[in-house]
Amino acid sequence: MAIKRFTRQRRAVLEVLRSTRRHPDAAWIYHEVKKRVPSISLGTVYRTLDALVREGMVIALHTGGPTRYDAFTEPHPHLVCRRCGAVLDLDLEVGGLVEAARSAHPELVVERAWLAFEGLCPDCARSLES
Amino acid sequence: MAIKRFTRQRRAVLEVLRSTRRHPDAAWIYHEVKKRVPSISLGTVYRTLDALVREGMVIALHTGGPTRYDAFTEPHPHLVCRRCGAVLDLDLEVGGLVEAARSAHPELVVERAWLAFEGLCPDCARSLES
DNA sequence: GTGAATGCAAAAGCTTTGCACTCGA
DNA sequence: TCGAGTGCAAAGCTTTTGCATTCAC
Repeated sequence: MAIKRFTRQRRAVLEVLRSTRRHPDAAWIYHEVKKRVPSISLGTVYRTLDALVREGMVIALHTGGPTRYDAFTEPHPHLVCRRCGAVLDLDLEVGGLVEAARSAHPELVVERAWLAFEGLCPDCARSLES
Repeated sequence: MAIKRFTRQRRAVLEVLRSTRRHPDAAWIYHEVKKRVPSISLGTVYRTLDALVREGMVIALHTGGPTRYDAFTEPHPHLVCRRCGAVLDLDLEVGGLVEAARSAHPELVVERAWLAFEGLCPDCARSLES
């Protein structure tokens, strides 16, 4: 269903998500939102995230562990650290991917591209260097 | 740990995975492998897939649902159908992504690129066309 | 023979869901 | 008012794990 009411809970989830660039999962969001709306339940956090994703106000990232959420919806690549699991935004222009896929595969409907890199974040790169 | 013994179970998992291009999940692989090795358990399938991924003989795809596996390990883009969940290989050359990410972010260790598209597979595109 | 790998089953996440209650429009 | 949204708790699903047993080397 589409969002009909902007409740305290939903506003708080969206604000928490917009206030961070760490691509948190539902548990972290729950923990943060509870500071502002102590009565909120984890189920509501999940239902809210679901609704926000369906509305296109938030994107969901599937990296292997729990689903992570991002209120920054412009397509942009990520780096997933294979050591600590951190997700970082990359400053990298990669246009034309959807168009390229469309012309290579006219039989498909291509709507969106997801580009992620696997590697090490600066902290883990530092602590692993020999 | 590295793989030390190539048991019937592991051989069967690898062969099943190499025989299909459907990017199956652990449950499907279990079901197929059980036809050849009826005693196999789901836990062994998971442990085997884990080991094969660590060995680099198989890749794991995180698409939102259960993890899917692919014995075709050359980097190649996928299309994930948002309607039926199918995962298709795309015939699309996308080189230089890792290099581009490295030069944009020298502070990171970039090891691998994952490119996926979201959209509709041919069947779903057909059945949804107006 | 020996310990890596297995089978079984229990447990551990993460996420969804049913239901009665609440409250925003 | 009144039904969309919530809180709670139970359930669902995928995946992991402990332990005794088996079997590949």
